[in-house]
Parts: sequence; C-alpha cells; structure tokens
Amino acid sequence: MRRTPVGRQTRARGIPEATVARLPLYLRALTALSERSVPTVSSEELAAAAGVNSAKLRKDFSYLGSYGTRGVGYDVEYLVYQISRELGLTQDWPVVIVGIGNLGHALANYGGFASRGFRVAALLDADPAVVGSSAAGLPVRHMDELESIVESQQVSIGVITTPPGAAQQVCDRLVEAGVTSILNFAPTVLTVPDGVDVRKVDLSIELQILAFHEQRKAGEEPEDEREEEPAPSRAANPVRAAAAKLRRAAGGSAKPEAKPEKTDKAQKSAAGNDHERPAVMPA
Amino acid sequence: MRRTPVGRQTRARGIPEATVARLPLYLRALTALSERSVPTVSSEELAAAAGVNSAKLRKDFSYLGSYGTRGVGYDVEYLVYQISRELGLTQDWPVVIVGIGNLGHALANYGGFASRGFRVAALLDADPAVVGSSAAGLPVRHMDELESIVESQQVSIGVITTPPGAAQQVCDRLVEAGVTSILNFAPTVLTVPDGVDVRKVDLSIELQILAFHEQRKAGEEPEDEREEEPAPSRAANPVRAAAAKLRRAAGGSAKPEAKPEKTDKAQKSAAGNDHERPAVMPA
DNA sequence: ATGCGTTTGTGAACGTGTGCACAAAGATGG
DNA sequence: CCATCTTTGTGCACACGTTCACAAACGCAT
Repeated sequence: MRRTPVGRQTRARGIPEATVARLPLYLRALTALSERSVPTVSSEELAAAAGVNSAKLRKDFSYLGSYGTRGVGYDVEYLVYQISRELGLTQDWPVVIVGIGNLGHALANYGGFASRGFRVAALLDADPAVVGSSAAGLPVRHMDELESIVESQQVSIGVITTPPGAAQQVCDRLVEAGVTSILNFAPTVLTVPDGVDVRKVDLSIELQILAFHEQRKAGEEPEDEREEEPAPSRAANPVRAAAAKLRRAAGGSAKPEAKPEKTDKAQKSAAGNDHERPAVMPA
Repeated sequence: MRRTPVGRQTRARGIPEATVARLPLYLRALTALSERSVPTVSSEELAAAAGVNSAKLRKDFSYLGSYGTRGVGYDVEYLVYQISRELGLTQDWPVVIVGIGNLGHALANYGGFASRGFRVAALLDADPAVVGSSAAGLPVRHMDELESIVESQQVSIGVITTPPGAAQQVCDRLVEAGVTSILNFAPTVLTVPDGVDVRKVDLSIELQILAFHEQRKAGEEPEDEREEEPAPSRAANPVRAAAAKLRRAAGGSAKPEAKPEKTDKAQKSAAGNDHERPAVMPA
C-alpha cells in the first residue's frame, strides 16, 4: 500500500495525476505548432489550442519544472522535448495487442500508435481461424507465443481487445509474463497485483454517461431551470412502492404486510426523495 | 448562464459527475448478478464486483435516493431498474456513427452498443468508396444524408470516428443538425457551442499516460524512494540556463528568419482567429 | 539605467471527491 | 418484546483539483 510519508507532500517525483493526463494534450498542440514552425507560444494561446484554461496549464507546467520566459511565453521545441521526456516518449515502447477482432484490427492500423514511441511488437489471438492472418502488415500470432515475445522484446505494455470473458485470463497471463501496464478495452473489471497499472477504455460507459446528460437536458428543456422542476424521478413513486413489495417478496416471507411501519417508511422515502434530506431525524 | 440558485445547493437533481461515471460500472455488475438470479447484494460485495470501495458505493447510491435495506443489502432487480432509469437507459437512444474506417467498423459491430438502449441509426462516411458497403448488417450511407437522418430519427448522440482533420467539420455538422451529445474518437480538440456535451476517447493519450507510469516504475526500481532525491524542479537551474541558451539559439542562428517581435504578432493573429487545423496528422 | 508593458509562476481560496467511522435501521432469534 | 447482529446512510476530515489574482521576472524602448 501507499502510505503518505508525512502529509507534507507525496511529491518529490509527484506530478499530479490530473496533470499527467493533460500532458499528452499539450504535447499534441505543441507538435502542431512545431510543424508550423511557431517558435514560442504563450500559456493563453497554448491553453486555447489544448482546450483548457491558461491558469491550469501554467500550473501544470510548473510541476514539471517547466520554464517559460516571462513576458514572452514558452519555447515550443523545448517544451515538446521536455514533455516527451517526462512522459517517457523518448524511448521505445513495444506493445502487444491481444485479441484481434474488429477492435484489435482497428488498433493495429491506428496511425497514432506508432507515431510516438509506441511500436506494435506483436498481434496475438487464441482463435486458430485468426492466427496466421495479418493485420496492418503484421502477422497474427498465437497466444502461446505471448511469453516468449514479451520476454524477448521486453514488452511492458499490453492492450487487451478480447471479448470480456477472456479478458481476466489474458490479463493474468500478460502480468505473469512480465507486462506491468495494461490498456483494457474489454468491458470487465480487471484484477491485477500491486505494481501493475490498468487503464480502461469503455465505449459503453462513455455512451451511458452521455445518455445521462442527454436525458437531463431533455428534462430541463421545457422551462427555465427553476429548482422545483418535475424531475423524471418524481414519477417513480409507484415504481418505488412496487419495488418495495418486490423486495419483500424476494426476501422470502410471503406475508403481505406484517408491519404498518414498512408502508410508512416507503411513503416517507418516496416523499423525501425530492431533496433527499429526510434520512436522519434525530429524536 | 449558470447561476447557483440560492447557494443552498446546486444540487436539486445534482448527482456528482464522479458518481455518474461509476453508475454504468455498478449497472454492469448488477446485471451480471441479475442474470445469476442473485436476489440481493451487500454494498461490500457489489463494490468488490465493480472494483470500488464500499463506502464510495454507498455514498454514490445515496445520491440517487437509492434505498437498500439495512442489515440486508440492496435488491438487485430494483437497483438495476433504478440505475437504468437514472442513466436514461429505459429509453431508446438512436446513434449515428460518422467515419466508417477500421474503428467505425469495429464500433458498428460492438455488441455492447445495442445491448443497453443504444441503437445504431446510421453509419455515415464521406468516402464514395466506402458508401454503399455494409458493416454489421447496416448500409454505409453518405454524409449528405446526415441531416435528414438526424431529424427523422430524432438522433441526439453522434460518434465521430473520422480522421482528425475532418473531425471538427463533422462535429459542426452534427451539431447543426441537432445532435447534442458527441463521442469523439478522433485525436482533436472539438469546439462546440454551449449545451452540447463532448466526451473523448483517445487511445494515444491513454498509452502515453501508461508510458509515464511505466517510466516511473523503471526509474524507481533500483532503490526505495527516499524523499531528498534531486527533484527536477529544484535541480532545474542548470536546465533553465541550458533552456535559455537553446531558446536564444533557436531565435538566432538556427532559424535566421525568426524575428521575435514579428513572429509573435503573426502567431497571435493566427492562433486567435482560427480553430481550424490544417490537417495535421495525429500525434 | 530606468520605466513600461507583457506573461509567467504560485500563494491562497474554493470546490469536488474520497474514505473513515459510527449511529440508525432493519432482520433475526430467543 | 427485547437483545443482538448486520449493513446501510452519512457527518466529518482530509486529499486532490481548479481558479483567481498578483508579485516577480523578463524584453524592449528610451
């Protein structure tokens, strides 16, 4: 586990996670500027290009000891180099992709892959029907070669694009073989030992989050947002009652209503739902 | 725009964003339990299945006025329904996918798509070579049909899987047609008017974040981290000097034509005016 | 040198998210 | 009906992230 040394700061090497997640964004914007031979850029301009706010950008850069020039801005080439180095992109990162279905195929062909130090070391699949075919000019090899490939090519990053059922198994094998960073596209929660990083990309989750906001928009649209608008959840009273019954029924005992208190509770909860503060009523 | 009504709470229906992002996770775990006919589940068990901590899960549920039963846990079916409703998954969400390259193809075939209320209304592409072919049993139609499809099918969610150069343009057209939620797979910062949500999925960024941590692992491996190691920000004095030199060199000898003043002005107007990207390749 | 305009770097305030720990609420058994 | 056991719901404290706002630093002109 990670104990915070003294509460002073976990820093030392500590660039905040949120900042790390934005560095690639800055890098992309800077690379574009570099290709246009723009020599320097201000925090304001770069922030606009990266879609963030300039104060945040300056603070981010301050973490990596970045040095701009006051009154001028940042040297584009210098920053490109610094960020690349900080992100570890100055070295080569061989990557294995496991599961060459539609998505694996797409990733293998993805241009941005190779462009920044990432090199596809191998494409792997367990299906004999796929093994032997090729994608993006690379042969698809059998899972059994995983261990030898990881070892011989010093692969430390693995990408999982298998069906969800196989993901944990593949993950275990990757970890066992020595992979310590995993990018998971399968809609599964992966369990890994300490020291192994997992990041997940989940299309379904992203869509559901969009749907949530979309629904909210649709609900608020009719009138200006006062605060007492009829939220869709309001219509849930009957549903809740039904659910309470369901719960009781599922509980095993088929007795209709042993205690009036239950009904009371259901009503209270339903009524209190709108601002959900009713829970604790100190006697 | 957004004034906090009374300062009492921005809430009303305010579920924290972090919570919203976890709801799909809970939903997935609950669905799995439901399929196994598990009637109830404790916060501890469900949290483990979803890969979060139980206190967090309970707090999350408390926001949606969820009701478990103390001493028992949560009714699985009830929660599945409640979360689905909260996320807006009880209704149908037609989706258009624009850009049927490798990735668009993969998404069209993605099973998790249709499973939860999301329905592919149309596949669109601008390339005549692709239009007319089919993916996942659906015909690929031409971009020109976008507007009519969005309107006739009431599409409010669009997925962009085009090359980066076309993304903003496609985005603008989607928004213009009436789409208010966009899932962007192109490595570009999209600019949209207020009221339109954009979420991005960026493989390249994810990999770079992994590389960062991987590099750190490799760097820290030799010995445990004391805290007095030479932090880059502190040790940066020499670096700063070097950078200043570099900067000067770049301004002077390496790029003879570069006049600080002039370039500064040019770049200011350029960056200030346009948001159009001159077809830079993905980084 | 000195002063002026510009832009960085950061202290401080604020907002959001997380995790602990415990009282309250319900189930269950005697 | 009471005691006990389990598990939820949440107050509180803390960590993390964001934004503001401003002094310090720098280039440049005079």
